Amino acid sequence: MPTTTAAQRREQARADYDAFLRECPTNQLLGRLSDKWVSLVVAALAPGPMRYSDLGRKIAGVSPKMLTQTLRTLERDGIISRTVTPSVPVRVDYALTPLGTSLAGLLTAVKAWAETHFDDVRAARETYDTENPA
Amino acid sequence: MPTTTAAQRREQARADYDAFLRECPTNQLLGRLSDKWVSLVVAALAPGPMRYSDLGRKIAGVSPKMLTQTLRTLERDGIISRTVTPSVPVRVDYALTPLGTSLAGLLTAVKAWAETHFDDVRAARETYDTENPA
DNA sequence: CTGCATCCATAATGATACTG
DNA sequence: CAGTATCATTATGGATGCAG
Repeated sequence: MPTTTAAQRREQARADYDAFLRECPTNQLLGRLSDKWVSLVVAALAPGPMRYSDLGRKIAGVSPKMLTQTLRTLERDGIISRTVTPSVPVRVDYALTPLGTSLAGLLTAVKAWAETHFDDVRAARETYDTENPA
Repeated sequence: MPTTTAAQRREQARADYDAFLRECPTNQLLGRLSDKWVSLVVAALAPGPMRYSDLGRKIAGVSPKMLTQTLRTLERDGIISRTVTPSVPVRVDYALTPLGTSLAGLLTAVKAWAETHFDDVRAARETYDTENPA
């Protein structure tokens, strides 16, 4: 007879993956996903694969450094794939993996929310600032 | 006769709200939402209102400073409401607004994704690190 | 209890120039 | 084209002490 009941093991498993807990790795993963560039890159790749320079153009304002850094971590996390075509000049394509595709829907939804509800937020800010003068 | 055509105005309106564009305010809003504490606070409030100290306990690892800062920003943006009960000691409850509720579903989905797919990500990292030694 | 103000160390980010 | 290297700047976040 086990020293832990099934209920206890289930409780433990949930605790292990509760992102509210600080030490939990999923907390860190959530931190990764909570990145503006991550959202934009994943959203940009959602319609289909893209080249490095195309991403740089589509995501206006991203520096080469941040773009590379974001792409590297996403690749390492198995969310995107990187394909090098050794032509001249060299060509590199990035695409969502199946794992990345499962995430893309969620992040594009957040991005779409920001675009849709921006007016509401702006109105709320004006009201707040009026009621709470500096 | 207007100096801009309807098509031009439509194009302009879309450009104004395309979060891929850097100067676009929605880009900044997306940056706001792409915050670990924002995700956790909104997710924590999704089931129902909570007091300040309860939030601090539920979201392990958050300092009073960051908690207050996050709550203020969310309040200003119309995503949560703040209710003060002038008892002794004072009691402050935070709750999602309708706007916040519409966002909560999306952010909790991302949080749930992190918890669900963490094992996949971890496996991907091990593979990547094996194939790309330092 | 619920915060706000301040200081401070560190990490993240951005601009820029350069290379295979 | 697809990055890398460097440097300056900013943002983040924790610790602490105090106040309504």
